[in-house]
Amino acid sequence: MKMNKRKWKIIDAAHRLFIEKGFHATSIQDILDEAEISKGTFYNYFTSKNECLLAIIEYVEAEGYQKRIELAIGKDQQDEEVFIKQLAVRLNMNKKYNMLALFNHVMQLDDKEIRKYMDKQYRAELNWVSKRIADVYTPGKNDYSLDHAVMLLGMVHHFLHVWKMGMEEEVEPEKVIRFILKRMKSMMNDQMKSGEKFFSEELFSFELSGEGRAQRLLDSFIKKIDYITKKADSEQLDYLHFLQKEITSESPRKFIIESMMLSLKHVFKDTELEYEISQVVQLAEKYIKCQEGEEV
Amino acid sequence: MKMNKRKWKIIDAAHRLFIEKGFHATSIQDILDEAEISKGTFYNYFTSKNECLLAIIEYVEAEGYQKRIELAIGKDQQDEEVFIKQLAVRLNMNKKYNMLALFNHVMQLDDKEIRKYMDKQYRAELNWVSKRIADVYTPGKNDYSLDHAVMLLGMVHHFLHVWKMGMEEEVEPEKVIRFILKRMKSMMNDQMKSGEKFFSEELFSFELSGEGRAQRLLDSFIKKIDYITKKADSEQLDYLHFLQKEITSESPRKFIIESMMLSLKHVFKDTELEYEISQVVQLAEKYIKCQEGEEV
DNA sequence: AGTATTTTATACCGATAGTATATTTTTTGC
DNA sequence: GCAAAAAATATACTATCGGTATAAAATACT
Repeated sequence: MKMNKRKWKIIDAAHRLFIEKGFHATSIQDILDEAEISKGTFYNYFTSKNECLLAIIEYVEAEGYQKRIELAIGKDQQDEEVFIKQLAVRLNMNKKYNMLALFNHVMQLDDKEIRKYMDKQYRAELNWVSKRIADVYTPGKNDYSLDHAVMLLGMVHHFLHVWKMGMEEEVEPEKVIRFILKRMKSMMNDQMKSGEKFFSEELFSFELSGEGRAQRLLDSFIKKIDYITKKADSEQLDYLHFLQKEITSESPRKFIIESMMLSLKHVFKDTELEYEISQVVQLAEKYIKCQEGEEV
Repeated sequence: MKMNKRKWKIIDAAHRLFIEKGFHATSIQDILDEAEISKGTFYNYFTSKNECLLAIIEYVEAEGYQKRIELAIGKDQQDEEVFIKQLAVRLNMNKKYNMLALFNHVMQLDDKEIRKYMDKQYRAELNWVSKRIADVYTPGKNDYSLDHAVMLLGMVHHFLHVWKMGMEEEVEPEKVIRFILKRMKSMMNDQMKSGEKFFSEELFSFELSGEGRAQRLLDSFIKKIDYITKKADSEQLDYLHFLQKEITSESPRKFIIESMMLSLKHVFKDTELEYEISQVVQLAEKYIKCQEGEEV
């Protein structure tokens, strides 16, 4: 993950300072000193301090997303060990990058954009956990999986919080996850016997399918592509234009897009735009899945 | 709850603004305009914006504390209905005063004092829930009750969050609590059979007993009394001094202190200091319990 | 009525986020 | 290798905010 050298330097410095001193206690000047850059440079890469914070969070999210995909490669969908490791990924990222401290700062921001982003992220996580619970524990059915996902995340988060608050030992997310999953098994059986359901699984389904989501994904995609095309060279531009044309066509062909994404990753490998490309690829993947869901 | 008229006006205005615009987006000037007071007056009652926020939170907490005590009067310790209603109290308060929004703002504060206060509050809630779970579901034993308390709070909080995020209907904490408690029963049975325990019940016990807690309670108590004595009349002063003398004596007599507290509540009824007195009474009650625990 | 306290109005300080710009440095294209 | 273009720097500036200080006016107390 190369990104722009200076941009990375800023993000890295800001990240350290935000965790060490807190978001509000860190002034722009602090960041400039720590990153050894000038004010102009900072505002060349970010339009505000908030956007800088958001960039940090986005980076960590993206890294976690990739790791989860890697963990699933070649493995059975029902494999509980994979699920545990995948769950742990995000929590470990939080630990590694001390994100909890940052999230708390984010939460307080009055910035609507960031709030919306965080909400969206939580919804996505819920949907993912929900789907994976159904995969592993109740294949073929997902009647209760939203309930279970909320329970799982709620318990795990609070367990980690209490652990951090009360014990000296370093937090071990996997240990917590294993313990909670054991508890959940008896609970899931019992609930299915009783037939009680709290949240209907369609609650957030508009996030998983539907025109709204597809349109939003497409918007983000086009926006990102626009940004990248400004900085890409001619060879790269060919790929980008072709991809853009295919994905916005009447009936985009999945195999072509998947091929293009592989090529894109390759062409942008070790360039400053590598990070941006990984985001575009994610968007395209999600868009395809979304469209597939509609056609079924 | 009368409090000082102007102080109340400020707290009320600030509360509305914090929820509406967010803590950081609300300037002192906004509060002054909304409450129709001058800057001098504001800083006469609060030393900072943070302290003003803390006052709002403290007020809500105190109200919840009182309501929980009232709910328990004359009822059986094992009564599940009482427990449910008591749990709902705090969540309803959060809803009523829109505290979740505030908590998020608080979380971001770099102010160490407020963070410490919020942490303490969470610990206290955990201890309370833990004790009550043992009361109701496993009388005489509390081996697993800390685990269970963390699970319960974790699930309930996330359920409420998801409900708020995803549905139009107004949130009903009691409904959530009942659903979660049902789920927990099968889980608790299962866990006790397996014998697995995550957190030891002594994790936060230093909060429930020990010299440290007693000393801290006493400190807070004396500080509050000092503050009140400055504004009390001579009759009230007699009570206060007597209480202070008794509680700091070598072996404070419980029945005397309890009697004094009843008198205090009566003497300060409908005065500006009523709110402060209720806090003192709380502190005294906790201190007595703490001392009793040591003598056993 | 006269004293003490509270409230107001207002000016001020230091720090901050963000803007603007002229100058220097680095990168890029040929 | 050199000139044009882009990026980075240094610096000065604006507006806002939290908080302090103080003198004058309003209110409360006895």
